[in-house]
Amino acid sequence: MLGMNAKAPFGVHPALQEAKFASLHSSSEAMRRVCLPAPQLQGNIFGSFDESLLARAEALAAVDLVSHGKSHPFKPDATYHTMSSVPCTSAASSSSPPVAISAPSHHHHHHHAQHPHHHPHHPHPHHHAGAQHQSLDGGDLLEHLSPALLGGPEPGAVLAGPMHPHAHPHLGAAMGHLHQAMASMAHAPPPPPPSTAPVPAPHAGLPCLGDVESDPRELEAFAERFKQRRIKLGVTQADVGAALASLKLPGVGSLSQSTICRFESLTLSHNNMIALKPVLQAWLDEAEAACRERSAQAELLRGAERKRKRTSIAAPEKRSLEAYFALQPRPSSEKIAAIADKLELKKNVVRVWFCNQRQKQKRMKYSAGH
DNA sequence: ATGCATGAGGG
DNA sequence: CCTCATGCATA
Repeated sequence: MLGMNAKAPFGVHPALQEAKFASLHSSSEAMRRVCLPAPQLQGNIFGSFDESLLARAEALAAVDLVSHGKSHPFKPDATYHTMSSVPCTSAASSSSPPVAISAPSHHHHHHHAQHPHHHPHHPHPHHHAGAQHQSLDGGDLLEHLSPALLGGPEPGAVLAGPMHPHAHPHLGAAMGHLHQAMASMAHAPPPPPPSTAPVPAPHAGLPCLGDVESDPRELEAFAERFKQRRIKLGVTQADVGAALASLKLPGVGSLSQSTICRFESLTLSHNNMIALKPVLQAWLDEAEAACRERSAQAELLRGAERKRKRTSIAAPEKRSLEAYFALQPRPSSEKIAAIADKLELKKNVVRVWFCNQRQKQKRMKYSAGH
C-alpha cells in the first residue's frame, strides 16, 4: 500500500493541481490527520499486535458495549430497504426519459429520481422548514422558470444508453462523472483544444491553467450566494441538479440533490467544489436570466426495479469502527476482515466504511481555518 | 442532511 | 485495493 496516490481527479494536471490546492488548503490537509504511522508496521506485528489493537479499539469503543456484549439479538448490518411506494413526485407533464447527456469522450448518463420528501420520522407528513423545501410552495414559483432550466421535457434529451460500457441491469449503474469527461479532455495531448478549459469555466480567457484560482473563501461565498439565489428562485436542490443537464455544458450532466446539497454546505472535496462551481454558476445565470415561463419537472422512472439497499451499521459497531479508524485509518485487507468478523459485519461493508470515513476527513467543511 | 454504495480510473 | 465524485435511500 502506497502512502497516497496523487491523481488528477479532473483535467488539471496532477502537479499543478496538487501544488495549487495543497497551498490553498494546506491547513485542511494538515489538520486532516496527524496519524501517519509506519504502514508496514502492521504487517510485521500483525499476529501479535492484532489482538491488542483490536482489543484496544474495542476498549475505546466499549462505552455502551456492555449493554449487549457481542451477541446481538439482531444482525448489525441488517439492511432495510424501503420498497417504499416510491412517492414519486409529480409525474408532471411529459414523462421525459432520464435526462442524460452523453459526454464527448465518455458516457454520461444520469437518471435522477426525486421524491417529495415526506419525512417518515415525523408524525405528520408536514412539510418542514429545512434548508431544502423540496416540493412545497416552490411549485408555484417553479412555474415561472423555463422548462430547460428545470430539466423539463427536452425534445432532444440525449440518451446515453447505446454507449454504456457496462450496461447494467440495475438502475444504480447509471452515473455520469464530471471529472471523467474533463479528465479525458485534459489528458488529450492535442494542442488545439485549449479553448476548453479543464473546468467548464465561463471565463476561459486566461491560459487554461490560471483560472482555477478559487480560494476557500471565494468558494464559501459562492456556495452561500448560490443557495440564497436558488431558494429565492424557489428551486429545490433536486431541481437544480436535474436542470444542469439541460444546460448542455460540455461534459456536464445532471447532479443529484445530494451533490447540490453538499455543494451548498461545502461538504465536498475542495477539488470537487472547484469543479462544480462553474457549472452551478452557469445554471444560476441562466435561471435568473430566464426567470419566467412555465415549467415542468418531469423525470421519474422505474418504480419496480431492485432498489439499492443501505446497510445500517449499529451504533456499537460504529463506535468500534471509529476506534479502529483512529488507530489505523487504512487497515489492511486482513485487518478489515478481522474487524468485520469481530463486529459481525460483511467485510465489504467494513471496507467501504473505511473508504467513506477517509473521504469524510478530506471533505471541505472544517469551520476553522477559513 | 447524511450514511452507505457504486464505479471509473489508476496502481 | 484505493481514491474520488456521486447517488440512492434514509433519518
